[in-house]
Amino acid sequence: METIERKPRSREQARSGIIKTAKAIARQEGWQAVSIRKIADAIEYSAPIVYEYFDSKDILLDEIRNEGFRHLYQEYERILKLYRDPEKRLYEISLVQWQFARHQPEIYQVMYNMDGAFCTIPVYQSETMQEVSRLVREAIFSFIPKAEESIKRLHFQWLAVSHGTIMLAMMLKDERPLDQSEQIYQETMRRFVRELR
Amino acid sequence: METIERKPRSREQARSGIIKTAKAIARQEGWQAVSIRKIADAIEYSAPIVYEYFDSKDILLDEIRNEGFRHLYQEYERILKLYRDPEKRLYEISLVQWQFARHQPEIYQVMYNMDGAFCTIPVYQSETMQEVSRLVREAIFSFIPKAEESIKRLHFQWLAVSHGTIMLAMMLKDERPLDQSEQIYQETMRRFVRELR
DNA sequence: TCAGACGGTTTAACACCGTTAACTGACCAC
DNA sequence: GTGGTCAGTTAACGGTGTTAAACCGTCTGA
Repeated sequence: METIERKPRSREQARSGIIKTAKAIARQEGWQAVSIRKIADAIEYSAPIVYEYFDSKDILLDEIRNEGFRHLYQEYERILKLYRDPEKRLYEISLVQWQFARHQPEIYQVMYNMDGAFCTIPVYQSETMQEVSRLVREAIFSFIPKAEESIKRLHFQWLAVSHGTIMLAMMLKDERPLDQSEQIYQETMRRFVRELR
Repeated sequence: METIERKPRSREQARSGIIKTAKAIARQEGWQAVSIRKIADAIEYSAPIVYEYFDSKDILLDEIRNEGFRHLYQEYERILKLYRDPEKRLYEISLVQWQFARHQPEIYQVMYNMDGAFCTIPVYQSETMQEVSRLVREAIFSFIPKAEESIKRLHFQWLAVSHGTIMLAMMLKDERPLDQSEQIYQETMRRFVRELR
């Protein structure tokens, strides 16, 4: 771990420095290697300082998770503005989900408690996660306007298929190259979207 | 934790006592609460004794995982003997997967590193897991005889949909009752199987 | 100038973790 | 009796999340 910043100026900078460091360690060594002391070392402080910014490790993880959902929200919003065709919309949203998991695996892992990342705060209690869900449900609704419960079911199925495939692809990435899994993912999501018609 | 057995007779009994205890703690308090010392306390031994039977916690988890896959293998085999219709076969296998996750969640969790369970040994290196995969691929092959790679892809998709739905159902079980999710699961798997035709 | 307060930071500690080395005590063969 | 083996223990190492106590420099009021 290199020094992210020796002695940060503002409080906000220190906060984001901690987050940045946690993600960097997770990316290189896996979430199970992320410890408060290691983070503190990297930002050149002692461990208790971290608790000035985050009440617990759990809350730090939750923050990173929410950061991930906020990022996803913005990306989804961009897609919804870009395309009008509902089929295209949902498919592109699916692709964004893949790209996100691929390029920022350490965030994706903590969002869904994968690969040693473990945040005890239930993900469905996250405000940002709910907002992302709402956005996807709107996209589905604009596709097939049904009752709320039906939309919820479809959203559940979409997330199960999308996240299920991503998770399995990550799990078997040493067995089956990710580029190959991506092809399967695209095919799967294309079919899912098509069958909504 | 109650005493499983005070002073076991055979070596094999002690071994399975450790496994049984680990699962019991996991079921009640979650995998993140399972520690070598806690297991040792429950079987009324000191911690190092556990290492007489398992070289590491990782290997203990791997053993439980393999036990799960062996159980699944037997269930799948039973289904294959029971039914001849390929469509029925794959659907019933899917249902078994759900039932297993539902009734033995602590084993299912360790098989796929969910909910705080974390075994660093890659699951795809497990002999038993490969055998289960082979069985399911055979079931798919008897359905649509294609080239090996195609079958592998279909198996990948089947596992992604099945496990993805199960995992999401478990994740959201406080939001959406499992009985309700089971309905969605059945519908999803029925459709998956139907579309193989 | 000195006392005191305060904010930022560190040290030390607690109770836990996985893991291993060293030790203890009972039994058995010679 | 003496030596050896074996089951089981205690104690320790380095790590974890977390918190209380202490430290230390600066700034303020008298």
